[in-house]
Amino acid sequence: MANIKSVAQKAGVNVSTVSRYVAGKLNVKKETREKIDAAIAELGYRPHATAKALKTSVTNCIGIVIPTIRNPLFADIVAGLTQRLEANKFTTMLYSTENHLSKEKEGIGTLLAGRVDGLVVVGSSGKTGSRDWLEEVKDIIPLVVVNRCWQNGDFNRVITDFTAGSRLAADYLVGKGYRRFAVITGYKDNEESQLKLYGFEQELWQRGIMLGQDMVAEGFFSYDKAYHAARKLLGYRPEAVFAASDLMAAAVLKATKDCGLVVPEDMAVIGYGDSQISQITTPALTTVAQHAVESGAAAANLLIEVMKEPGPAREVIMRTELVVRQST
Amino acid sequence: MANIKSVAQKAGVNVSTVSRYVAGKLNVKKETREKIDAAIAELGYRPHATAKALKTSVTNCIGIVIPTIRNPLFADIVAGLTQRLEANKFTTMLYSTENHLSKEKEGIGTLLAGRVDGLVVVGSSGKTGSRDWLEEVKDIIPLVVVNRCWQNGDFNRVITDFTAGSRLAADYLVGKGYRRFAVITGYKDNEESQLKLYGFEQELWQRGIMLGQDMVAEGFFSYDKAYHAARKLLGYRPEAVFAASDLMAAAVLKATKDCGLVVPEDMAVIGYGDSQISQITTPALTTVAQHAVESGAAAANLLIEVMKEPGPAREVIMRTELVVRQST
DNA sequence: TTATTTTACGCAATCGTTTGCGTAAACCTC
DNA sequence: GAGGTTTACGCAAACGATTGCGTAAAATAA
Repeated sequence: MANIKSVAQKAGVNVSTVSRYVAGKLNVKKETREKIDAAIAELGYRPHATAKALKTSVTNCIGIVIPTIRNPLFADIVAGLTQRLEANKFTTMLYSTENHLSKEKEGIGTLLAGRVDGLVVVGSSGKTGSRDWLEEVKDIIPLVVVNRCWQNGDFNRVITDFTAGSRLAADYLVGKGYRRFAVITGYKDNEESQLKLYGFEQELWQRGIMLGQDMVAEGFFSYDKAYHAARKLLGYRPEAVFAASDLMAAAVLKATKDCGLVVPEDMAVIGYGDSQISQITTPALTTVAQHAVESGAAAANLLIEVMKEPGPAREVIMRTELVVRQST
Repeated sequence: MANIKSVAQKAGVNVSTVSRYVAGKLNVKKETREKIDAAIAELGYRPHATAKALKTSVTNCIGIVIPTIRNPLFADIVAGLTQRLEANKFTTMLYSTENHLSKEKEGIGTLLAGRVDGLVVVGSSGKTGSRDWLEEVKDIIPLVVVNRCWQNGDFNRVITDFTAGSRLAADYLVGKGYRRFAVITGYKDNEESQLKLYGFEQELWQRGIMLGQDMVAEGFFSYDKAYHAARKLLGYRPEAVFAASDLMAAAVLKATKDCGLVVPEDMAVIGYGDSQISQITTPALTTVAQHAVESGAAAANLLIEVMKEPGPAREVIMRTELVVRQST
């Protein structure tokens, strides 16, 4: 491949002149510019980003770590991120942990090592998980976390107010007169799942309604698993089922149908995410909208801001909204 | 950040020794190893990937260009790619064109420039589009294209046999006794869409059935657009509708219902992709399965192979299958 | 003990850029 | 036309690694 030296040679000038010219610095006269342009064209020269990164220690590259791209909500977050990032001349390095928390450390490790200028880690951790590790990371490189809601970690973050979203759902259902609820959560020890459950229970509690132990089941954010959970829960005859994702809500719909019940007449179902899925089901799902694309965009903006001028940790909270359709 | 020099200094050895040791080369005695380990731990040294890349000209990084990550099929392809690539110690740079073909050149341009060791471009082009440009790219860097099916370009590629998939659909429908068909394509000038349409028409043709001009409409791979297209097409009273994606097929289902028809009794609907969507709709969609995750994995394997030993362009074809559910 | 091989490690060039410093040439000003 | 600015560009030192070559020291052989 042609390098800056070869074009300098061909143009009969010094490499520094070529460098300055391609960097858009002024002070190079027309005649020289033309010679350089000609040389560049002839050799098919393109500046070597890696070399540039080494010298300037800016890579124009941002690392993204996600649990999996196959979950539409994460895909949406990534979409929001890449849109904003690309618009700001950053490229993105994607690392997917495939839902293995253990791979997160590995992924972040490879991304560090001077490969990226900043990092965004999306998705909640299990238990207390990699808390300490991330504490360390944020001292090495600008970091923003998305939907990872430590009680007291001091991170730049954009978080969706999952709890508030669940309360909207509960509030709405109670208002409609339902009293006997069931919930399908994601993973029992997953932060996001817990927050969603917590908000729902909390709102019910304030309305003086108890949610029985038996009325909560894990659906693992999977259609099939949620279907089985739903079959079990339906045995307890809930009046309404709250699922922690639209996909799982769709499974509830299916289970309900297979039990010979009809939604919303016999039972209400409510999902979470307002993903495409929620429009597609019959009946279309009432759901808690969580603005995933915007979350990604917000994270990108926050990171860019933080890289420009570091400072105390900043936080942006994404609102949730209730989208009422036909399943309630 | 600590660099190799500082650890060499602290350990009291030469940088070359540190370099060799961390690279796993032998011939460094125990005593020295311990000193180096101590220095590394104390300084928190991690090798600088960019510098290494510059010297060795291998980045351990692969570029991926996709139209959009929000389409589940592309997300699946990316998932397959990253899984295989990460397993082979590559990181991935993702560039999303947001369906703007014009951004493709830009994206590939940034990825080139010594940033990646190889490139995979997924998604079909418009018209003849960026053909010449990619011709050029493949001389610069190992390249594999996914689902971009030139008539005669000499590329490494993994392609899904869309035409065959459509023929399966047509064959099946004709076998069931349907004779009057409508089709919702993606984009009129999009390769993938054209192939899907072509296969369907071809099979019908062989069976002596004509597909009227009016019976084909663009759905732009969008739920809403496809819904409108479907409303129009239903006016012509087709016996079966073939949609070029599951999402659009779901829209057809909705349109059908809104017209007071019931699937499959009054009309059959068939989708494409076998994405999660196809299980979720009521009735569940009969669809052409296209193994997107496996396509991604195959592309990764192919690229790795090509990088190891270049040679004449290789090609892998992904089969399609008919998955029969309740919509036909 | 001496000669020979092997092991362990230092020296310095290199990858492709950027950039501070230095200086001829060109341009003004009077 | 001498003095002072500005403009255009060359020189060389970095950035943080890798690696071929060279050589003391250690190990082995004679």
